[in-house]
Parts: sequence; structure tokens; C-alpha cells
Amino acid sequence: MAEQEQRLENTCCDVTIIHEDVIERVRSGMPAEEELFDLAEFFKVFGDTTRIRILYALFQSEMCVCDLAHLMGLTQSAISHQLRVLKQAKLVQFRREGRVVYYSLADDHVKSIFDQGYQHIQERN
Amino acid sequence: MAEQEQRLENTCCDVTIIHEDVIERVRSGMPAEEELFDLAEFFKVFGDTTRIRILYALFQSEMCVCDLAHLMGLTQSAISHQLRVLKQAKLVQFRREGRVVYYSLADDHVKSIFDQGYQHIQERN
DNA sequence: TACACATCTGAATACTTGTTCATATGTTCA
DNA sequence: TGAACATATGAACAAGTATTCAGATGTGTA
Repeated sequence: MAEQEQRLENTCCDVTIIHEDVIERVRSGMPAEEELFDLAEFFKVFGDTTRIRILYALFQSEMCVCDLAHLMGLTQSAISHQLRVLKQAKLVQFRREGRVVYYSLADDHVKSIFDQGYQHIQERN
Repeated sequence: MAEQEQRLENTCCDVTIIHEDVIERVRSGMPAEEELFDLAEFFKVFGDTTRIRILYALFQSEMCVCDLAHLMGLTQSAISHQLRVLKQAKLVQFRREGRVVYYSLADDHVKSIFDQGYQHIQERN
């Protein structure tokens, strides 16, 4: 509490809160902190070109780690690290066939999320 | 070229490309590199709790920088920096009224993108 | 069992990024 | 004009992250 007050002293408007009613109304309508945190964590996964490329590749076909590495022009290790991130986010799934591990998409929302993101980019340019 | 070959030597499968046909088919179906880069840049904006919170606040009401700072419990400077990011991504717009600058949403896709992200999180848990 | 091979993982490194601090800009009002 | 105030911005720092390297794990085969 005292800590937060102190922090606010550094802001421009430490004396007069301009629209206290608005702040309260908006505050009460905000989702829980944890949900917003999870959402940010989720979108963070899409904030990397390599992971976006992997997902776009998997839109077309299931692929093994080795093939993905060749396609991306990156080391197998780099791909494997990123696949772990995608796996943790439950965006991809895998099946093992002997020594080879095949990855595929595990989610239906991704494509339409990407489509809408793409649409935004198009419209703003 | 030579660089890429050298890099591939470090991968697991430098001799035998396992599914060359799959790689070629997928490669030819991939969107342009630049588009994927832009898409990653776009989603990177959503990969931060503060920016997500700002956007959720603006879903409810237009707000000035000072009010946002109070609502978030962050300095005016921090909010201003993040608003710049959102502005560059053309996700928010602003209007000036005297000394006060009011920010509001500038895009229709955001809410539905968030809804789908949220839906994914719910389903995976 | 021993070897080959596809994948995984931990540590190290280079790079990116969010916040703060100090200060600049731009607006209002006396 | 000058003081007060809301916002914007540049530099610095701390924290996070993507890739590489080296080596471990696990699977198939001779």
C-alpha cells in the first residue's frame, strides 16, 4: 500500500486524479490479474518468427524435427527448444515412430487467430 | 549458401534428409518471410501483461494516460512508453483535449483475437 | 551388446525488452 | 510571460529470451 502510494508520487498526476469515476468503473470491469497474465504468456508464444514459421509449416503437414530444421535453416537443437515451448502451450502434439518424432497441430484456434492478425496488418498498411 | 550448408552439418540429419518431398511441398506453401516476420511483430505486442491490461481497460472506456497509470499502479512514463508501442501497431488512437490526451481502441480484431486466445487457455486446462 | 541416429536438454552467450529516472515538449491559465 | 501540469522521450539498467555448443537420452539394428 505505502509502496504503491510512493510509486504514484512519481507520476504526473499525484494530487488530482482526473477521472476517479472512470477508473473505478473500469477497474471493476477488468478480468482477474491472473487471466491477463496467462493471456500475455499465451500470445508471447506467437511473438517469435521461428515459432510462427513452425506453426505455418504444421498447418500444411505434420513434420519431424529434422525436416523442420532443414526447412527453417536452423539447427535441430534450436527447433527442438522451440517445439518444447509450443508443446508447453499445448499448441502442438507429437507421435513417435521409431527414432523419429512427428509434430502436428493440437489446436483449432491458432489458424483463425493468425488470420485475424494478418487481416489487421493488411488493413493498417 | 556455404554458410547454410555448414550450419546444417551440425544438425542430426546432415546426410539423409528424411522427407525431402514433404519439405519441398511445405516450403512452396509457406507465406513470404516478411509476412511471417510482421505477424510475429504484431503478436509480440500482445505478449506483455501491461499492454494486455491497457487494451482490456480501453475495451471498456477511453482513458487518459494519467488514469491508466493510476489504474495499473505504474508510472505515467511506463504507460506512455507502452502506449507508443500500441500506437505504432495501430491498435490505439488518441485525441487531445487541452493538456489531457485520451486514448481509445483503433481496431476491431483485437477483442475477438483475445477471445479466441482466452478460449484456448480455458480448453487446455 | 555395440553402434548409428533422431531427438532432447543444460549451460553459455548475445540480443531484446520493460521499467525507471531525469528531462523535454506542449498546453492552460493567471 | 511564467508557473503548473499532462504527456512524451532518451538513456540506463535489470530481467528475459533465442540460438548455439556439447553432451545426454532413447530407439532401432547388426
